[in-house]
Amino acid sequence: MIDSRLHVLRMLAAHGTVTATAKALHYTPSAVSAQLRTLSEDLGVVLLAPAGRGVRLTPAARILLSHIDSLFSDWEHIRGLLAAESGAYAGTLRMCGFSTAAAALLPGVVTALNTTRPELEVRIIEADPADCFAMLLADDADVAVIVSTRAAPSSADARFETQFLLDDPLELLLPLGHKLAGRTAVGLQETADEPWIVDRPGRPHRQLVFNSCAEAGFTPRVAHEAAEWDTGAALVAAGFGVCLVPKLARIPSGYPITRIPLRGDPAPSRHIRTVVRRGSASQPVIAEALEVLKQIAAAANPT
Amino acid sequence: MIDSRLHVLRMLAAHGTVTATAKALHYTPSAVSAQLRTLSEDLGVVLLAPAGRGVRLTPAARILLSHIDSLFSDWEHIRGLLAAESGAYAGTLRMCGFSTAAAALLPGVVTALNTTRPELEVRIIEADPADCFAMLLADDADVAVIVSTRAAPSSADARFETQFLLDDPLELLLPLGHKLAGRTAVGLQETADEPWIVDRPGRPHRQLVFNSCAEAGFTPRVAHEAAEWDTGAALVAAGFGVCLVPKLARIPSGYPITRIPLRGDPAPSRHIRTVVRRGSASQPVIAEALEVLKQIAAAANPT
DNA sequence: TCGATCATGCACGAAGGCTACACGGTATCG
DNA sequence: CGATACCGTGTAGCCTTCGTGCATGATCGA
Repeated sequence: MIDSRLHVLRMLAAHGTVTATAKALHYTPSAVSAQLRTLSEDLGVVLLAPAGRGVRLTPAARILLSHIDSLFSDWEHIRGLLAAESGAYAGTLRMCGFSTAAAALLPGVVTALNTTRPELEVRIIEADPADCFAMLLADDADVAVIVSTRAAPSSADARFETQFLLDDPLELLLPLGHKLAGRTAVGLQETADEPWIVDRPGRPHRQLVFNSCAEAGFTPRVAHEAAEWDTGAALVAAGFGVCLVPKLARIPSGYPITRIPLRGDPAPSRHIRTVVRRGSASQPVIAEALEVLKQIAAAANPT
Repeated sequence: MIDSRLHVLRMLAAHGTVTATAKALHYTPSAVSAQLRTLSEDLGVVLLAPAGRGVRLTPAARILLSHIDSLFSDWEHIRGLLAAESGAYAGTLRMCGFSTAAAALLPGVVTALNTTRPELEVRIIEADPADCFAMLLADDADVAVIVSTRAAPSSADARFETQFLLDDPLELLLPLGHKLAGRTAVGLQETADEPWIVDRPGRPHRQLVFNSCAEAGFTPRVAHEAAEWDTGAALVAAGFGVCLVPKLARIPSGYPITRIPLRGDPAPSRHIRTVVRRGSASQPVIAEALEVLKQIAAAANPT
């Protein structure tokens, strides 16, 4: 209901280039370019300036952007009030989350909502946290479950509303014959000399492991890089090193490995949060999904 | 930039019928009907219900209406910030006001702005207060000068922003030979037995005269009805009665009549106010017009 | 220097929106 | 109680709008 061209501008600010914005919105670059041009003309303000082979937002565009977020969130809120009044529980709810969430938390929400709200169609979309934010903005998803990181624009962003869901403690993955394999709990600093298997550079889980180790007073020596828990488990089983896996993550059985909880106060863990578009929590469907999600998180709480 | 269908709904709430809304928006009833239908479908909410040969707003529509005013005013505000940043003093400014204002106040604004802002085109539109509000809503005007009455939706309306401009004291119009004609000031109650010439029923000035007389403790005996000051002056000159004219109003010369100020604390007067769309005062053009208007009002202040 | 990437303009086709007209229903007046 | 005027809403047709596909100019990296 808010002029879609304002939304396009917002997406441009988030993605940087016209082409990336077009891809996120399922448009062609021509369409995005044309929309921004007409918007600029209608407003009588120059919004874009060429910068290299891309574009740069003008100060006027920054001013505009700094104010329209509240416009969008207000509208989401109004929509929610309307939906609440008319008791509309029909339609489609789209939930996106990173792999573990999509596997461990979201299915429970789907089954729960399927029984209480049979007319509601609930979809799960597995996506990395960064993609989750983009999907929320693009209205390709309504609820996101993400791992809280410094990179994520989670707190105090006028576009999103985020809520703590649960702490997923990290556990040490060891080969069965390892000297620490028999312990009931391990301090992370005891592994300072181990070779490590971590995620690829730039990926969130690698950040998390490095941060945890830094807090324990050492920098992990990277031996191998694995993107999937399965790969990491195989490398650990082969004796190539150790790695950290969240308790919620399921590891394939059959490997000669063991999972040892970590000591610490607070124990190293990843913080899982829910994210929705600001204002959209007033939609009954979304509110109920968040509620169910909290219950499931509490039930499955591994701490 | 806000979905025009929301504006259509707002106009429907203001005008009551689809046909009147269409006329105000320069549309056909079919267009208005179709817009409201698609809006209702997009929102998944029933907005209208047949009522007699017209329509009635549903509670959901009321809820919607109670919230979108702030949406529109926020957008007006943002537009103003943008215009202020880009220093855009080009374009067209449309000012509407009732007859006296259009004749006594607005021309000064036009000449003043023409010199300070040569690129700005300023238009004057004479319209009754009720039409002024409709024109503001329909974006047929940017600034309105109205007489404050009880009927006008002036104060605390989320759609408008209003500001006191000046008090225009009422004066008694008498034929030259009248017993009160020599006085320098008259109390309104001294005219309780006179035959009166007033505006037609329902018109704002009639309300004003009746209210002033009521405050003075009597109800005027209506002898004749005149819509224009000129007509009233002619009837007074003919000895058919007395009438009240605001000091700002110009009366054609040549009539054997005299104008006597009224005593009283506060002296009977009409309250002239400026009205703009809420949030639009942040547009530099409109802000400057209001400022100039205030100066002109102070200079021409008849009190 | 060559290739890749980015933004933008233009012609074309599709979709949405408004108008004009007709129709069914309802209040008002004689 | 009947005629009339008015209101809202459908439908056909037209026009504007908008997105696509392709081509062009410009810029950065190798």
